[in-house]
Amino acid sequence: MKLESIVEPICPRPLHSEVADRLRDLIVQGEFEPGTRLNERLLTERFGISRTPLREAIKMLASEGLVQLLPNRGAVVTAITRKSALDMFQVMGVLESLAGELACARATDQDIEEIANLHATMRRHYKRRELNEYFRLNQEIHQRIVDCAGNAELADIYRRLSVRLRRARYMANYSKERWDEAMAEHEQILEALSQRNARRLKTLLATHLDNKLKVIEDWLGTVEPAPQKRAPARA
Amino acid sequence: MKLESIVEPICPRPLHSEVADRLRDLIVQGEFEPGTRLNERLLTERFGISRTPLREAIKMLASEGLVQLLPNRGAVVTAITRKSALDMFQVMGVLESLAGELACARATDQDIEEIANLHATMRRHYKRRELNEYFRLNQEIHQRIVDCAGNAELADIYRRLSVRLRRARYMANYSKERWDEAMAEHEQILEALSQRNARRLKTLLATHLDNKLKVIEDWLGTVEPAPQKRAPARA
DNA sequence: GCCGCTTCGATTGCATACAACCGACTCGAT
DNA sequence: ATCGAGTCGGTTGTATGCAATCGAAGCGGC
Repeated sequence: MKLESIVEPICPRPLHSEVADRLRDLIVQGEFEPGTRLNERLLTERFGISRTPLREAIKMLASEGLVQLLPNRGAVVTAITRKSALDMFQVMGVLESLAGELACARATDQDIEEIANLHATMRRHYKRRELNEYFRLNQEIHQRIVDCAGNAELADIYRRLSVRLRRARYMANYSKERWDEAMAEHEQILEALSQRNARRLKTLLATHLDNKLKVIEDWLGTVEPAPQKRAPARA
Repeated sequence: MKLESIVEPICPRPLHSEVADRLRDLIVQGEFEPGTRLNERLLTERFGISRTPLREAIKMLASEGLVQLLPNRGAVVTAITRKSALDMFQVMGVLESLAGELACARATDQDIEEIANLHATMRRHYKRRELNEYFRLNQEIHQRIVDCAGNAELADIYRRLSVRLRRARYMANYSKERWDEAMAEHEQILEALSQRNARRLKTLLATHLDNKLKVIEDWLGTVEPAPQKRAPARA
């Protein structure tokens, strides 16, 4: 009997960890909009757990910056402002730049091959206009590039920042033109990485990021200036 | 009656937040060495609280990367390896570089004046050889430079990374020569900021950081190669 | 009619109780 | 003597109960 056939984790993960993941997804995917209050009773019923692990999970999300803790009044999903998005992109920029540099120097051929495979899969989804799968692989590729920079701290910080940034990207609408453009950029990024051309990779990553930012800015431009209608905020 | 005279927080902070701070201090200052297991019973007795807020605090520290959660076996203080220190410094480098750039562009004259004051105080402590106070102000100055870059996300990420790095710096011994050198570097850093000379500031910050790294590397060099004696790890 | 105080329901913060799990030890069989 | 199953103390994971707090609605005084 192959050991690999035992796929389901024998040891069930702790509830607080599981719940944190699910809550994180709900927030990142925009199901819980910014400003939404996390009502503990509702959430315990939703997840079928008690308040203890839920509260532990909320504390973790607070440390990740996804929710804000208001003493005696629970937690609310943090807002995404134009300023905060700009700030995050700016940090993202230097992180990706460093990652690109290191990745060119340290990535193994196998690393690059795996990224190329992900890229190929992403291209298929792109051609089929499967936006969600495309997004997921897009994200995965970026993370993999950072991972193979061989700097675990960088990878970790990048991951956390990505999560928060992804919230904005889930909300912003991708135009067809932008999608085509992004795909083209990705082709070039992969090429530069394959050639281990650090300077070019850094430039490409910066451009790519800048274009992402533009998309989000457009979205924020249409949404933010008129926040008169505060979200009713139901959990 | 001046409102500012009400100094003590009217609303007592939640226990989990208070405990998180105290635990963080204990870890950063090296009282809990890497590998130390956090025994919940002992800690609840020590702090005089129940396990609920303690566990919430531990989850927060885990999200900050100060402790590692082992399912069903609690939390242990994360190790500091040569590699992880190097990695953190590398990230620190690009963050400070960005911060320096932005700070030169955005800092108000008042910001700079306040930093200059902190610097003057630090110099006094330096002259009196008051290492702890010097360290505290040193840290504060760096954080203030980053803060006045006007990028809240950057400031936050920088702060978290600083906390983890400070652990290493608490352990490494400062030689008198290095201290003199560091103080001189700080004089130059302040000067560059005052002149809003971004390029120079970035260079100086990079050099300063690099020298810090060297100190830690020396310490790690003496400690790490022979980790045969695993810490007994009492909480 | 408007403002402030009081009361009440709902919610969070904390403490405690119970269950599941881990690791070490004992003890017996080979 | 060594290995393995079984047991037990201690620890962590989860659920629940109680106290403190908040916000809003109700109420009386001006």
